[in-house]
Amino acid sequence: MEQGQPESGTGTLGKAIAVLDAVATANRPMRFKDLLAALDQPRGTLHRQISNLIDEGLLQVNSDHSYELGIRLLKFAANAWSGSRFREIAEPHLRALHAKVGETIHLSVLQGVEVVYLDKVESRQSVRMHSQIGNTSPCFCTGVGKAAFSVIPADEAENRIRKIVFKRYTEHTITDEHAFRREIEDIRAKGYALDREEHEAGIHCVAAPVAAPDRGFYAGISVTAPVYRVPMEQLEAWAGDVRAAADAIMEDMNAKLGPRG
Amino acid sequence: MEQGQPESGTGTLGKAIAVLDAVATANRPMRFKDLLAALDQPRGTLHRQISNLIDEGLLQVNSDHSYELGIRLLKFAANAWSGSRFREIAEPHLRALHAKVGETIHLSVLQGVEVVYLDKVESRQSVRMHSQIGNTSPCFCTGVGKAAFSVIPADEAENRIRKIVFKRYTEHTITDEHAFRREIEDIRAKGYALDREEHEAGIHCVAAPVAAPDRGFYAGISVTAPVYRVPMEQLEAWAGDVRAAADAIMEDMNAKLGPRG
DNA sequence: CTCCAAGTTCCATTATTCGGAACATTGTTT
DNA sequence: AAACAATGTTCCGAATAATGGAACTTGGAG
Repeated sequence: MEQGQPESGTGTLGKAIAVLDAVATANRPMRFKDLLAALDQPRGTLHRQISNLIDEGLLQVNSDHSYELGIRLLKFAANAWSGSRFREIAEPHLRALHAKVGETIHLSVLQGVEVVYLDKVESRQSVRMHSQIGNTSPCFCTGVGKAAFSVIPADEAENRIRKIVFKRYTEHTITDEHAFRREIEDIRAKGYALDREEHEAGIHCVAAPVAAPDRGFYAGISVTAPVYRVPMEQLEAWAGDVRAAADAIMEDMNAKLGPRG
Repeated sequence: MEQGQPESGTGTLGKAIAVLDAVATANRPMRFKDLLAALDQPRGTLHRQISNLIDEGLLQVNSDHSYELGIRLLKFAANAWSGSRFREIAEPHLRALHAKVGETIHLSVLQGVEVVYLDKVESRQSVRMHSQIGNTSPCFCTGVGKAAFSVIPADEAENRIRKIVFKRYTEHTITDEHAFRREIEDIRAKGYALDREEHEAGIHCVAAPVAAPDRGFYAGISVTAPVYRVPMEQLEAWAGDVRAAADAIMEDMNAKLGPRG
C-alpha cells in the first residue's frame, strides 16, 4: 500500500472521487459538458461514473442539469470530524494557545497541495462557525500550508511541488517555484512560518508544523490576525508559543497514539 | 439511471462506500476484523478496498490498526453544505419560523432510512454548533424522519420500511412495524408529525414534510423543545406554522429550481 | 419547424476487481 | 523464550465490472 500522496484518479474509485473533486473545486455550477472538459474522459464513461455517484447519494443533479455534492457526504464528514483523534488531542492545546495570545487559532491538515481547516478557536463565535471547517486553501500561500510543507521529506516534497499552481491572491503571494523552495528552506531553519498577507490582504499569521512523517501526516497550527491590529513584530514574538503548542500536540500524539504515531 | 434508494453495495463504488459507512456507523473504533465481520467480504477483497480508500484520503489508519474517516471528506462536505441549493432556499424560512415560535428549528433530509441534519436555527449558538450538522438519526423515531416518510410513494416506502431496524431509544419509541405504518398513515392524513419523546427522553417536536417525490427527494423541518418548558398542546398549536413554512419552502423550490423540482 | 448541441444508452472489448490460499506479523500463553 | 493463535497482508488465475466508440434521444435557440 502506497502511503504517499494519493495518485489522484487511479483505479475505479479514484476516478469516481476525481469527479466529486471536480464538482467541489469548481465554484460555479458544473454541468455535464463542464465535467467532460474538466476530467477528459469519454462521454459514456463519465456518464456512468456520474450515475453511480448519484445512486450512492454522493452527487445530486438539479433540474437544470447542474450537479452538486450529495448530502450523504455530510454524514461522513460529521463522523470524520468528531472521530478525528488528532483533532481531539489538539483541541486543548489550541485553547491554551488562544488563551495566551487572544487571537484566532487554526488547525489544518495538508491534503495533497491544499490545507483543510480542521478546527478553529476564536474569541467571538462569529457567524456560521462551521462554514469554515472543511474549507480548503492552497498550501503555498498560507502559514499552516508552508509550515506543514517544511517538514515533508525532500523527495515527497518534490512530488507535491510539481502539482502546485502558483496563483496570485495578493501582491505578496509567492508565485515563483524557486522563491517557494527558498521560503520552505527558510521555514525549516527557523521552525515557524509567516504568512505576510500572501493569501488575503490585511490578514497575516504565524504558524508551526505538527507532523508524523512516518505516517505521511502533515499538519500545522497558526495564530491569525488582522494587520491593522497586530503588527508583524508581535506575530514573530508569538512564534515561540506557537511552536511550543505544536510540539506539545506532537508529544501528546506520541503518548496517546503510540510512539510510532 | 435508477433514481430510487441507493442499492447499497452495488458496483465497485458502492462497496467502497459501504466500507466508509461501516466505519461511520459504528461508534467504536473499527479494526480490520471488525470490518470483515460487518461487511462480510473475503479478506483479500476487503483489504484491497481499504487500501484504495486510504490512498484516496477517504480513510485513515491509526497505529493501533483502527480506522477513522479521512479528512478529505471534510472538504467535500463543506462544499456539499454550502453548495446545497435546498439549504440555501430553506434558510430564510427557517429563520422566520424561529422568529415566530422561539424554539430550535431543524432542517433534515431523508437518506435511506436515516435523516441527516442539514441546518439548525436556535437562539443561543450553543457549544460547537457544527457538531450537529451532518449528524444522522433514525427515520422512525424522529419528527422530520416520520414527516418525510409520510410523503414517500407507497412502493418506495415499502422498500425502505423493510430496511428499518426498530431499535428502542426511549419508552415511547415505536418499535413495531405495524404501529409505524399506522403512524405514517396518521401523519399523512394530518399533514404533520409529532415526536413524543421517541428518540430522546424529555425532548419532543412537531415536524412537516418538504419533498419533491419526482426527484426522489424527501426532507422535513421541525420545531424541537424540551418537555419541561413547552407542552405538547403548544407544539400542536404550532403545527400549522410548521406546515406553512414547509409549504413556503416547496413553493420557493419550484420557483427557483424549475417547476419539476 | 429545423437544426445543433447536450445528454443518454448500448454492447463487444478490455482492464480491474475478485477471492481463495499462502505468507507475514503481532501479541498471548505456557 | 519458544510455540501458538489471531490478526493483518500479499499474490495471481478466474470472474466480473468498467471502458469507450458510436448510435440514439432530448431540448433549447433561431
